[in-house]
Amino acid sequence: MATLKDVARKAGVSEGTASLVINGKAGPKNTTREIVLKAAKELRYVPNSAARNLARKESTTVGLVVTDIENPFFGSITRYVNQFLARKDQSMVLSVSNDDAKTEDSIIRNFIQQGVRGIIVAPTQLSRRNTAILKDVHEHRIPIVFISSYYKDFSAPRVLTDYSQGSYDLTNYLIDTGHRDIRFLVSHDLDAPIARERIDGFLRAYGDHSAMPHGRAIHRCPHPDFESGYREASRVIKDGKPDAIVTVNDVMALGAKRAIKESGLRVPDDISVAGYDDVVFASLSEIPLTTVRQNIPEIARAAVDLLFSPELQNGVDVRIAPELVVRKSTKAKNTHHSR
Amino acid sequence: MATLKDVARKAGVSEGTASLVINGKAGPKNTTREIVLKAAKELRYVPNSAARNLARKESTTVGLVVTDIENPFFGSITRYVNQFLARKDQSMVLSVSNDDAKTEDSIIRNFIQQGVRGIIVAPTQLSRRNTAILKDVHEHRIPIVFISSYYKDFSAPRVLTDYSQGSYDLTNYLIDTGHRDIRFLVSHDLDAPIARERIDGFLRAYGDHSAMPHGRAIHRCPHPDFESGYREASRVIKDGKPDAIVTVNDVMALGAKRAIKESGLRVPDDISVAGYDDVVFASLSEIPLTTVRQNIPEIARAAVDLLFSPELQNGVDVRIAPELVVRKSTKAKNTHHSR
DNA sequence: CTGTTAGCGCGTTCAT
DNA sequence: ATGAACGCGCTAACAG
Repeated sequence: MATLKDVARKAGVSEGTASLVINGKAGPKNTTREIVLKAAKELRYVPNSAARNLARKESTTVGLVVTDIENPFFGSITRYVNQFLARKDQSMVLSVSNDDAKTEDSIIRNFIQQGVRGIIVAPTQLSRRNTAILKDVHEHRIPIVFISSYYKDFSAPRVLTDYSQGSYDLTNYLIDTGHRDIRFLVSHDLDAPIARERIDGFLRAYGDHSAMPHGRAIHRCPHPDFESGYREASRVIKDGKPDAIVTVNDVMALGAKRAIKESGLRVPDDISVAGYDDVVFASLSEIPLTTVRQNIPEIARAAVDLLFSPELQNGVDVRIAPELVVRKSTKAKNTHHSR
Repeated sequence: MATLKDVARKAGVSEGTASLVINGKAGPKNTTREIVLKAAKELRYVPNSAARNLARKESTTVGLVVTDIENPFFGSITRYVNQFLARKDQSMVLSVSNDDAKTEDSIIRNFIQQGVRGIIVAPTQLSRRNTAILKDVHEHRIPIVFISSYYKDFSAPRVLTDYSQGSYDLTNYLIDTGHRDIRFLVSHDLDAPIARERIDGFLRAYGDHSAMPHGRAIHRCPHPDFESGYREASRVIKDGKPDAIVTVNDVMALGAKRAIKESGLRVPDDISVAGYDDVVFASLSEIPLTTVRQNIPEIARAAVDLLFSPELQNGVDVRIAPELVVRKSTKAKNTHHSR
């Protein structure tokens, strides 16, 4: 572990000039520049970033928090955030919160202690929570941006898919293809963006068709996961046969598919199913899933850009357009449906 | 951004004692301890870890490299590595290599420059490669451990599933249930652990049954992904109808399932299919996949333990037991099979 | 028990 | 164009 001093000594120059050439700054003439570089290479010199950060009073790592890294959606988010960060010579420290607010708190606390240059957080599926730690982040002047969701009682830049639009497009398509009784399986907290905005789009589509959704079209699930999708769909089916079941994400949709199949009904012939996200395995299953694709690379790019944007406003709300992806899990229904 | 000096001044003590109480070290008596803690809280003091690392000459972050974070297998690895690292108060910087050796090199280079305390790498699917960067890691005295695979020409501790055993168990089960012509779809580099060890188990099972595999039972695929699984399986089917197709991971198995279905044959009635890993969606699809589960939490735990083990030997090769998971994609076959 | 001092490795003024 | 000196925030060794 050679130090800058070693390099300087070996090159026969002072630490100061050695520092200049190592950082490629103007000043030293080419001849000495070569000498220093040669010495550095021979000594296998690698700058100590702790010392560098301390002296420069800046850091080159940003923190990313996600709720569930085993979900390919967040895997994809992570991949692209990492990629765009790398282009700015920034490292990425990752921590997973398991969708728990307390854990999220302590992760963020660690981030600010580590002196990260910025924080990107995909928050828990709650609409609001204790924001003390987030205020700490502000006080420490460290930029933060939310992706995929946000807290209603804390103002910070965020980049999300236009969830409402996505649900609108999907619902529109379903109504146009003869579906009338469409059930929507959402998360528990109806005020969380993952639910609220999607429900808005859902209802808007019905409104535009001068139609009314089923009286109990919105079904809340304890968690937005496979198990919940399976259970709630089972319950729905037991009480009747809707034209379609749509969910707030793809894994829930897979759960619904399973429930329908086990009940003896078929997808899409008896009941159409659609999800949200377009995670990899959505297209891989035997009955490829109709879904709403989120443009993850764009989301990641916008988030990183926002983090490094100096005129980063508190109220920025970037929306990325979704894309309806029609596959095999939905199918046109006759209009004379059962009621 | 209050500093230790500020806290000391406000508490009316020296920097030295302030440091002691902040770090919970013995010395200061309880009364002064409280005073300092109170001052720290009021100033919202947060230690600067760059300065701390510099002074202590140590770091509290370890680097993790994976090839593909969108694959739930690595998502799971990441989750548990992060979890076990957190218990040791270590942060995790993550980078994804996209299964490219050059990228992997530069990631590791960044890690050593960052002064990480250790490195865990899930390497590319190659059996060997230029190991210069890995030697640099050794020279910098930073511990490194490989998971899920390794390079044959570089000696370092590693923790892997007992791949051979897993394939052996699976093949055994298939032969016992009447399968004779089993095809094995593997990666391109037959010497890579992902292929070599699994093939060994495959052949060993045949040997123990005094049986012979099909003359061209081993099929190499350009990449171990869905597309390759699909294509190679299609080719296999066109040349005849084997009893089963097994692959080195689950996504390839899904590709094979798709190919079989498109050819008009049925899984498992006509051809059994089995994968490896037991990623989440393996059990979620309409025909739940028979597979070999890797004990990921154990792998992660062993890897970080190894990283922090002082007597970490160069040749350590930790093997975690796999578990055969029989589901619906395999089914007993009649022994009078077609040839 | 507590204060003082000397670095950790590097960036950055200032002179020269 | 280059060198000397100081400081970043904190820890550690030594006095007292």
